[in-house]
Amino acid sequence: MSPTYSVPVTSASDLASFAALIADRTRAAMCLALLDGRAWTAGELAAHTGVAPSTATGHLHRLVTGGLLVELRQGRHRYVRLAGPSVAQLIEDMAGGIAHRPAPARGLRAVTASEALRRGRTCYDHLAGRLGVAVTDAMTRRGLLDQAGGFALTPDGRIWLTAGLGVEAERLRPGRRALVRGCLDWTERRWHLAGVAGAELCRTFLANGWVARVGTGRAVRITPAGTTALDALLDLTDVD
Amino acid sequence: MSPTYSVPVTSASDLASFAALIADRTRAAMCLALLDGRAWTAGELAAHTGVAPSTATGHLHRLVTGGLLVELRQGRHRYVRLAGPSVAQLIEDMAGGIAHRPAPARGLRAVTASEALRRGRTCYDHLAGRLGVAVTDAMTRRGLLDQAGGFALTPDGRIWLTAGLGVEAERLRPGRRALVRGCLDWTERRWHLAGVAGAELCRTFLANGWVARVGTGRAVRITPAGTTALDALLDLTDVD
DNA sequence: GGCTCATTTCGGCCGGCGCCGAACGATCGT
DNA sequence: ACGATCGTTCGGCGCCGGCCGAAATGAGCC
Repeated sequence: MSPTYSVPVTSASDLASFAALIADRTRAAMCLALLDGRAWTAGELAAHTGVAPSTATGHLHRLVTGGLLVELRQGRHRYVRLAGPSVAQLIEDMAGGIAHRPAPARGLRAVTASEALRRGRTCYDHLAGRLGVAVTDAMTRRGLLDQAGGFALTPDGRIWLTAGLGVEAERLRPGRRALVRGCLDWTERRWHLAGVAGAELCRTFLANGWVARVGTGRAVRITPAGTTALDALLDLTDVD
Repeated sequence: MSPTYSVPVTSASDLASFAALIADRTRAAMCLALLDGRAWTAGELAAHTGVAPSTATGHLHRLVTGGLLVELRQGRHRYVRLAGPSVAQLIEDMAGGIAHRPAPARGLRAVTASEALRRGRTCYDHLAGRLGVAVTDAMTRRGLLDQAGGFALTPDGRIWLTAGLGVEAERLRPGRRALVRGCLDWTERRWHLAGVAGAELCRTFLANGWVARVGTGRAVRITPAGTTALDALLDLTDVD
């Protein structure tokens, strides 16, 4: 069967040594920082976690060897990023707690869009925060997404993504990664769209200039162009 | 929002200390053993993991305090089991490696049912092994399950579960737990049905005497009654 | 070449924790 | 009431591994 698993865990000791990668405060902080989906240098991570550069080196070595991170050397810098969406997903699952799929669409009562969109950010490669939740909810209201019993893309949703948003149909074929997947944002305590569709949506929003990154972190803000686009595509009015 | 998360993790040290619960060979072995969904006594787990009873006591205390396990004291016995399906799911995710949703239904080519059903077992609260995979595949072939881009129950599938199998419709309402969910069995390297529907299906099969537990472990075998039932319900013929 | 800066390697320190055995407590069966 | 069984508490041992600082490496930049 396909390639080989990045982290093929079967025995108890394999499972233990895998968990041990996260079971350190400093390494956990590194993983959480890397959830922004971008590549950090070793020095940045050392400063961010408050340890000496030499200590960070050791941690990064373990994380790369363990398959959680991949590295990219450029000149005198060593960039690391999460090895892939599935790693990000797993860390999210662990960080978000044990609760999978809580009360899904219940109480989906519309918060006003202006309030809902005020704080947005990216979560690995998809939209999160109030923005992510608002978009997810709007898609559900429009019948593009089905939240009853796990996330699923409706036929209308597929059309909306391709014809409406311009996502290539090829990218929405089933593959290693789930087409749609819920991701629990633990600041909002609400589900938002992840998976391939979530990533494509985020990519498109950024590419079209509908949302723009704020500063160097994970935060994003909605642009004027984004306001009109969201209105046209999702009836999300009264946007901040 | 609802109760409170069993393991509300937000900071790096919370994440680390949570992962540390699994990051020990003995505790990992305990969790894997408990994946059968049943309650074990402290002594059984001590013997199974090969440590002294006193050592097992310490580990179990940590796992219970950490929210991974719940305990049930009966007389001089202390039974522990996984705290819930979401805990089981998370351990599965970690144990199965990082790869979520690999090539889903691809190569769903029918292995003969007799071969497919030879080795069955339960995985927490649903069917796994060749039996679980065979049932999942058969359901997919019949259009009861949609494996394109994540698992989803089709309208036909819902009817099949309720009218055909006698599962109460009430139980299939969206709740905290996903209605359907794929679970990767790492011996078969194939996806099989988990989530509420998977648990209900397994429960019904056991209740109807279609499968029976073998010995004291996770293994199950199909009964003669099960053979006819699977033929009638899923066209799964040539059963072992 | 010489300087700077990001990163790495090496030693050594120290705390945490997994392990056991022995003694104690609690419960069941007779 | 009595031994047998299951579980827990307590001390003590030993090792793994995270931390740092100092020195070494290697890539850019004059």
